[in-house]
Amino acid sequence: MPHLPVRLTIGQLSERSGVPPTTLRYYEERGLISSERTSGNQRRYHRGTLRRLAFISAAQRVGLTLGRIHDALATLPDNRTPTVRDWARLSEQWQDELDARIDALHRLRDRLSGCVGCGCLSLKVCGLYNQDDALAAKGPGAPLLKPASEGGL
Amino acid sequence: MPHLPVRLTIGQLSERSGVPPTTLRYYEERGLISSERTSGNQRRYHRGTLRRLAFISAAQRVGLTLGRIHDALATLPDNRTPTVRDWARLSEQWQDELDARIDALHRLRDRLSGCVGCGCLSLKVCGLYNQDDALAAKGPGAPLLKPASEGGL
DNA sequence: CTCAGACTTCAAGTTAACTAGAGGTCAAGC
DNA sequence: GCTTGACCTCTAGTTAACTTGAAGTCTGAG
Repeated sequence: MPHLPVRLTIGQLSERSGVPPTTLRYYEERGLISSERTSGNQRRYHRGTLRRLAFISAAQRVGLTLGRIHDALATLPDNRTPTVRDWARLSEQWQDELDARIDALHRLRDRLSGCVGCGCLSLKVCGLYNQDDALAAKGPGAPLLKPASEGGL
Repeated sequence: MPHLPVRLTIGQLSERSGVPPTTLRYYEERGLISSERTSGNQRRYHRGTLRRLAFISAAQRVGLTLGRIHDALATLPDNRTPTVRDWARLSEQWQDELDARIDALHRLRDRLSGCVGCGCLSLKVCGLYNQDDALAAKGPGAPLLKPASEGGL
């Protein structure tokens, strides 16, 4: 009863990860995951790829791009199970970024609740809109708002 | 010295908000902001539009789509300065979403630091990868990973 | 009144992250 | 040893959020 096959087919990996086969191929093209090939040219994956995929999904959920995720994953070994050390290194890299994102969210949320409650949701007072944007990098332009003596509210 | 013009041109709004004119037109097309027209068909904006834009930028920074932002902004009045009440309503709507996002980020961060430290970064133990995804809605597929008795690490 | 610069619309191009389809090959149960 | 479903590559299409460009109009300082 060998229910722990050494290598997974793309279908099995897809099934277990919830990531469509097309996307798995796409990720491979982007260098986010890797595979070996059978003599018949079919992909076979290490079971550790599941963990990589889980990580990718988690990171995407919080808004990081595949590019950034790729950079992070590049520090992990392709061919062996990452050690605690490997993950720790990755962790350090992202600590600031994640912290900044959490901060931005807190600001948005708190302004919307507490700050609204206190009536200060005004551009000239709230730090929310004038924070500089350590990450995100949504558009190329700077999201710098200079209110210049606002009127009402 | 009338340095508080009642209406802003698209250039002025762009200058002050940091959002390119093309994007401002795009936002208007998407219904995120609105404008009045001069007799010569040029756009003129309420100064309150600055606040709307600031809000849009802030929300985008934390990963919300223009669609969701639109829905939220739709609850604000177009033609008058929003009251504290208006913003409070919007706030309530987003509270859960923002909380969930903050949660997801905390999980990702904490797993990468604390959890890595304790050596438990394993799919079968960590909640990180199996959380259900209340928001994000990145892809259509479900990011549901079912580890099924993992091997190493 | 003129004219440079800011504005207008409309159509098309761009990037990220996929997704779909065509046309062909591989693998495994009977 | 054959057939069926899973797999392969490659090209092209999709959506979100913009950006670029062409061709023409408006505004306001002089």
